[in-house]
Amino acid sequence: MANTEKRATTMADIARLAKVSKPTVSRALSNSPLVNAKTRDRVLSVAAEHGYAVNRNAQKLRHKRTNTIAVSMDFRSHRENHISDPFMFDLLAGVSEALGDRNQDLLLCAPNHNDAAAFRQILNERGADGFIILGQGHREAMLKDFAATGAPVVVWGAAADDANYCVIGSDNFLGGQFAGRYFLEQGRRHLLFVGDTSFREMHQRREGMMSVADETDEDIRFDDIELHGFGYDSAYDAATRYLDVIETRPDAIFTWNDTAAMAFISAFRDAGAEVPGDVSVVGYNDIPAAQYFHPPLTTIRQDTHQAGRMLAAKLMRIIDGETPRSAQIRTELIRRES
Amino acid sequence: MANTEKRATTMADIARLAKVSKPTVSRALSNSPLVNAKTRDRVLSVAAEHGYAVNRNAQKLRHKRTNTIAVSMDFRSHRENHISDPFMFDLLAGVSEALGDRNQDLLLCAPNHNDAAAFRQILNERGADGFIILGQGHREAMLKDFAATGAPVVVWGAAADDANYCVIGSDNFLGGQFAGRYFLEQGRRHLLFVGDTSFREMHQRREGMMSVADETDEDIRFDDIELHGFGYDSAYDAATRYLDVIETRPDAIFTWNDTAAMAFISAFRDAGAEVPGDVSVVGYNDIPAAQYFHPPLTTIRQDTHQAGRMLAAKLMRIIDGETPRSAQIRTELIRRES
DNA sequence: CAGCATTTTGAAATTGGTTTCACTGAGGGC
DNA sequence: GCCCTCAGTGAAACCAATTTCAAAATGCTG
Repeated sequence: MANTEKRATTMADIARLAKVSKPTVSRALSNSPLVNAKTRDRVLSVAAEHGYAVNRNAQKLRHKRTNTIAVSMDFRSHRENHISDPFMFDLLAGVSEALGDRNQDLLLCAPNHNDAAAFRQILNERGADGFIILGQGHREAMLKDFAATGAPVVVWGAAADDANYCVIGSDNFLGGQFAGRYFLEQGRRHLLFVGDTSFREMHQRREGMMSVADETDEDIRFDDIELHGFGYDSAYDAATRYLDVIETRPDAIFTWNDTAAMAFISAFRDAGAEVPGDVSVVGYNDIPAAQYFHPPLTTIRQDTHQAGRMLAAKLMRIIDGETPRSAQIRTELIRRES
Repeated sequence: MANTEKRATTMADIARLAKVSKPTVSRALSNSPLVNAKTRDRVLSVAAEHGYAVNRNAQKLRHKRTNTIAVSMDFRSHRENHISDPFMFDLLAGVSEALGDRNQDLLLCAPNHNDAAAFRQILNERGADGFIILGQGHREAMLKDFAATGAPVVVWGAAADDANYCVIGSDNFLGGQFAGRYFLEQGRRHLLFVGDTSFREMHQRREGMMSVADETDEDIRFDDIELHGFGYDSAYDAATRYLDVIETRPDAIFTWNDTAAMAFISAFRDAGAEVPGDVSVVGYNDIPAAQYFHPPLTTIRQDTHQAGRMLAAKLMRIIDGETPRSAQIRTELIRRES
């Protein structure tokens, strides 16, 4: 009834109806002390009666703050690479919640081009206050350029020592240590890391695992598989190729994510190895499928709630002109049966 | 250099620098034929040189079209219910791609209140042209109210006969038929449906499965488990409680999603039943984990690309004043080993 | 009741674009 | 040389809010 699709009611309409001026309506709606309480109540009731809602575009235009945060997520590469790990989506959920709590709009972007100019343009055009980038990937140089333009940006990933932007990520080194100690505890001596260490996160995880060699007198052997490709199938293939080549099998495997862990368990089992009898396996992320895999997967869990909150909080501080430090979120070993 | 965070360059700046007026810049940027080619090129080069990007908020304010689509996704209930099925996220990816291709901004919303007024307010305030709602749930009445306000809206779910809004969904009935026929083909006679049929989608899936009884002369027995809760654990619990109570076990199980299928397989196996020897199981959605579960899961796949495109396309038509019909996307039986 | 401070209000300017409309000047026909 | 057309351009209005600033209304003091 109130708005018959004809034209949205504007502040001027409310002003006319409440027999006041536009500024008074504006002040009443924003609870300004400059307006008389009785006037404010009248205006508010008229506004409510007509189902009035401010036009945020006009508001954003006038204010310099837009209360909109752009979030970039590379759906396309997820699909093309058949990434089956839902961790990134959990992260998005965490960010969505955190931004919602802070009353920020979330503009979801899937950039077509991976250069700083394209990101800058999104920020300028869409009029977002800042950018949350989920997944650093191999884009460190680009992100450096982007941050150098003064864009408020926070990245999920792993921080380089010379990063000029704020990075939030898992404590990858500690995660690797958890895996390494878990193996040592069970008397394992031949540890295999599976992942693409050209990604900083993966590199840190491997370093963490290898660091536990210092904590024992035993001789520990370390192997690597440089995994390219992200899906279950490419991990399974890598595992079978590896099994064909090696002479002695590892007795412990730490993979960069849970999907790869499952693929390796399957491949090793198909090759006659028992898990966890012959070989122990630790994944990363604790995706839902991990707990009902056979055997239930031992893995490293990250707190995506905390991650979302931290990404949002740091970005807000950057927008306010501060320069918060990069940080890592809680990381935890989930002991199951692999 | 160009923008030193001092103040974004505006169209007026470009106009001054290119020694033309604002309208000419505006026309040059939108490739209007009303501007001389030489002038246009000059303006464009000046704009490029200064890294100018239009302020979309100002643009949206002036145009009545905002080129922004609000997408609602209930992350909160996903988390609270420990929903481990990534299908909804695939759907979001599909929608994101489709909207990106159409040059629409995607505003991701997680509404706190589930009433039509709250949705209407999001639309008015955020200045979105329309709403894509992922997951109808039990909100049919609310959505009816919302659509009745004239809001352009498209819903992922299952259409009621009297729905006044456009619904895109899986062909649930056909999916159910696929499952039913798969069971019959294998000589199964005692079919169990697992799902919460208070959701229209689930109800249709069960109806589809039961409809195949007409296609055979054999006597088919149908059972139901009214599953409440969405996660793996609640499905596993429901399965064990069911196994405790029944006297004869079903030889075929059709579950509303893959996660529940895996839970039922585990529970039945833990109770001594072989899959697929004693009991055949069909899931729904074909999540990535389905193919590397043991045994690999037979399931119903939906085309999320197509779903995203269709949601976007129908919404555009609604915004343009048409009233497209509800529709169902392709559905396919993926035969694996369960 | 004048004089002054304080509260409350509204006219007008502002935000960064787009659109309308009127104007200029070049080119063509007679 | 005159009139007409039309491509090209810019001044001003407009979109829906907020903010500035000045004025009006009110309250208070002496």
